[in-house]
Amino acid sequence: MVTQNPEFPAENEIPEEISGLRMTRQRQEVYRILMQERNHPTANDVFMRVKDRLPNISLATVYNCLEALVQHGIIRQVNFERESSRYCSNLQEHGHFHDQTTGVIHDVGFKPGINLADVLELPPGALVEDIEITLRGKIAVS
Amino acid sequence: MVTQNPEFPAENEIPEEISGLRMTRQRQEVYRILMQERNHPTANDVFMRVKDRLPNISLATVYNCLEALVQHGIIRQVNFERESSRYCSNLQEHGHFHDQTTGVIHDVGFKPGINLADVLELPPGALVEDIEITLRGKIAVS
DNA sequence: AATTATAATTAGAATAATTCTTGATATCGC
DNA sequence: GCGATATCAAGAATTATTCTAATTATAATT
Repeated sequence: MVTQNPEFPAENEIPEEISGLRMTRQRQEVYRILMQERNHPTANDVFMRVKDRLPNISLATVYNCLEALVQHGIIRQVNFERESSRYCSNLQEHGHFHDQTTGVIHDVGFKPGINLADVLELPPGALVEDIEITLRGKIAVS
Repeated sequence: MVTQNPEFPAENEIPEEISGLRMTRQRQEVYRILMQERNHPTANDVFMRVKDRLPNISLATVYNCLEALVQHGIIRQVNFERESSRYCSNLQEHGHFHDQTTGVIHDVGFKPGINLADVLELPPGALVEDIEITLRGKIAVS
């Protein structure tokens, strides 16, 4: 019996369908890569990585897969300035800290019990459906 | 004596130089438009608007001016998803609420006394230099 | 005030990320 | 298995933005 790392699901652990989206081979592989690569890869990063397993896949298909996964709430699309979009399988509500010296992107969670309306002067009647928090800066060497 | 609306500075009120940036005619006009149009125009919006006063200006120059103004901290560049960048003369620290029904972008200030570190689980040693908060949603009709 | 140096502007070409189009394949429901 | 529908692949098209090279304007120096 082989022990499996739950972070990296094997082929057969990715279901045929997720929240109404047919999980084709291409979508499975794209999704798998996002589960493994937690460093917010771009569409092109995913493309290069997925070619190992699906040598005939096209970049357009990677874009299609990513879009389908985003649309079905299976992954998140993250934008930093005008750079290429990045993709993220962490569905917890979180922001991103972009370390400008290393280029590394860290996920940043909310402290428990925080309510946006306590922090921001929202326009009256605002119903927030989606939040995007991006921080840029450096990490002090200890 | 003519009374002036302080929100809309007249030509002679825009100085020759702002924080080390030579305020050329083109930069002045671009800046003036951003002071007037508080609805976060794109580079192209600014371009079309500025042509009234400077018919020979080119889009490249508008981009150059906007970049120079951003670099000198005179205006802010704001990105929504992968849409065209928008520009903003509100230098107060603030986020944006994007009303998805009307398309209107509302500035969203922080409530007084709020400290980011109280709200987010920042990585240890993080020195935040810049914050970007974007909210998307609807405004309930009262 | 003329001369040189530096910076800004212009027009259009180039770039890069993404989307679109079209035809080919695969999959689903019957 | 067969038609309907969805997905995929390849490359063309699009769009925002940047770059290039030539021109013009401004500043600094004589």
